[in-house]
Amino acid sequence: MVRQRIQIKRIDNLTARQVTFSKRRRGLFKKAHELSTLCDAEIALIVFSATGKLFEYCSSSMMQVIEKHNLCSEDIVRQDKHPLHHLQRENHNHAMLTKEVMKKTLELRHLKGEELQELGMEDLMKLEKLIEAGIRRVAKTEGDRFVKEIGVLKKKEALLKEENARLKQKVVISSSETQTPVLREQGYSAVSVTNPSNQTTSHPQDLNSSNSDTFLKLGLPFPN
Amino acid sequence: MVRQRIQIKRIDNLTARQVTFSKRRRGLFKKAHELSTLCDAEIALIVFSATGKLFEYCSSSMMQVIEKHNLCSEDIVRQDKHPLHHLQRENHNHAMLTKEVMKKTLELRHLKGEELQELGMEDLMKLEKLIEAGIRRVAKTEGDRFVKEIGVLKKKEALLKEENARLKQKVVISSSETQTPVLREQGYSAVSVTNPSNQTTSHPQDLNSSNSDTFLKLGLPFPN
DNA sequence: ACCTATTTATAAAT
DNA sequence: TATTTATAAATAGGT
Repeated sequence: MVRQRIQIKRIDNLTARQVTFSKRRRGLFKKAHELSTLCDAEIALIVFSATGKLFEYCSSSMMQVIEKHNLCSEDIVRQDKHPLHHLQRENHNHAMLTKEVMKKTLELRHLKGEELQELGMEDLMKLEKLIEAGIRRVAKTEGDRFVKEIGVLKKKEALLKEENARLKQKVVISSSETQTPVLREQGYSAVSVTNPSNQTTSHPQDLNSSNSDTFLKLGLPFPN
Repeated sequence: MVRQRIQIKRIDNLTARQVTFSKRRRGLFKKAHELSTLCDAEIALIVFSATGKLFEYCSSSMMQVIEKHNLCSEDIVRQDKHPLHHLQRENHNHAMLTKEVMKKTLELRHLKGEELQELGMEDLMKLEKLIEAGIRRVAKTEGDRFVKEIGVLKKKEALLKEENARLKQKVVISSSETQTPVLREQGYSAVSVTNPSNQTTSHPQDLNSSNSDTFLKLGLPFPN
């Protein structure tokens, strides 16, 4: 449709197919949304990529629309009338589920480094890349969370230091006013008022013990 | 979008709205079909007009796609509450399988570094260790296979060299024995006797093509 | 339903 | 994946 008209048939080149899938999927979802908005239509759109990944759009609730569809659809009625079809469908469903479980089980084992003997070199290398991408994301998530945690802690530190400074000043003033050392100091209550959020809320000792450990692992193997 | 750009908001004029609905609905279905064809995707599209009329498109079987969607959809919980769906999946076995699929799906996503926000630090770190163990095993398997491959190649090389040397000697001897060029040379049968294991047993051309390929990807020096 | 000026979508390259 | 660009396709408004 551009630069060169294309035929509507399966794109052979994997990369081109994936790129086109991305672009056209977005386009399709946009158009679905526009139609629903412009014309007050209720739309459900379910897309499974060739690799089995689910993408969905719904103008309202997917469940609601599917229910409504089931009600309106005629071949469901027929099936309900014919117990044989119903049975067949159940069977098919069951088979699908079983297959799904087996597939996912094997994939999990592969990701965990098991049952590798059945894979060829190509598959092994793909798997390695997949796992690497996974661990990179996990590490990034961990890192992000630490950065956030550190930010919070620093902010708290700043607040406490400020508070401290103020208190010291108070102490100086009060000790210059009177020789009696500060004992039942009102300043303390001021602290808990100005800093109501308890700094131990997020169990800093847990975080600390795990922090050093994780930081060691984080930056080194996989740069962003 | 033509003659004059329009805003994406409900069209007030009834006639215009119906006309637009017709046109855009056709366009949407066409695009859905094109996407499914071009990219090998499985697509279900359900459209209810404002007046409640059903239009649907599906690249395969609507039921099948909806079932598959139910499997992948995360809020199965809500669906279980609904009587219609409940009817469809009353089987215990079914429920168990479904749960299994969901569990494994989530675990897979975690291993691939998705849906991490729902995990605590503890979980993240466990996950990281799990993935690391996985990649270590994968890398080891790859390595072992290379070592083995290299061993095989070296052995072959040695055999061939030996063979070569023997042949050269033969050529020298036979040419010193007689001026007539070797034609019905018994030496050849001697060769096959000394080297009964045929060197083409394991299809060397296959091995070679896959080897160089893999060596390139690993960034290792070329074999030989 | 058809026409067509114009906007959108998008294939290919980067 | 994102951006760019030349071009094909979709479509708003009119008839």
